[in-house]
Amino acid sequence: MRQLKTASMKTLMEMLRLSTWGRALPPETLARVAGEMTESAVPAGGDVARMGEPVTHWTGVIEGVVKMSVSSPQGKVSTLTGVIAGGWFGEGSLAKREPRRYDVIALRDTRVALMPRHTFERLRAESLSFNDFLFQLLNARLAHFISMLEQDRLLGPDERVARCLASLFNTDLYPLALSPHVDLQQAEIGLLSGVSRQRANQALQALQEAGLVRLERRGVTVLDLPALRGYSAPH
DNA sequence: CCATTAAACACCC
DNA sequence: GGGTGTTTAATGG
Repeated sequence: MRQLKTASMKTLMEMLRLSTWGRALPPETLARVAGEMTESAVPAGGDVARMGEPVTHWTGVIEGVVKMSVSSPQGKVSTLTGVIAGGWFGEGSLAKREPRRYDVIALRDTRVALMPRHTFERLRAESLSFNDFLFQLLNARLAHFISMLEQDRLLGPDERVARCLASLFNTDLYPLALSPHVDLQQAEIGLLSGVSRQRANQALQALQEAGLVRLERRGVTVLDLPALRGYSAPH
């Protein structure tokens, strides 16, 4: 993982200004925080973090997509969830001072923002709004995982893909999702939904047929988010 | 049986 | 060439 000095500060700063917690901080506090953070560029397929490593930073995705996965000793890989631009992760392991519980891998060329532990802990000690944000984030993540477990057990592939797409518009997890366009390949949507690429393609076509999304060369545009959230496949 | 998937295929920007 | 759509053979519930 290549470490960059805060040279491309502009985009990192942009991301902080757009983030829910960054907006709530006084400008001088945010400026100090930004000065303590670094940015890292990870090529597609590269590791952002590995399971078992000590957690030294809280991490935000500036650009790109990462997936969190675990693997069995036999080498089987299970994707837990993905994080798109605007999302933050690692606060749990950071707070618990435990090794990273999963692998974090870039699905494409990705840039992440890294907040050192001491900065994270200072914010927690000094800023009520930052703690409020973390509480919201943890709550949203818990709801997200419970929802995914439920979907995995109760829903078919078309519905899982629909819910997965809809979850990308969860503003607690991804405050940057302002446009209805999802910049993910069908293979990536498959990974995050837990279905194969061609099954994801089939599901997306069914959703397009139902008028909920429009398929594009690179990505999907959501036309009816509420309907996507509640989609149930005809059978 | 039926659905899913991995692999391989042909389009097409 | 990479992403998308489709077919085929194998697999498993």
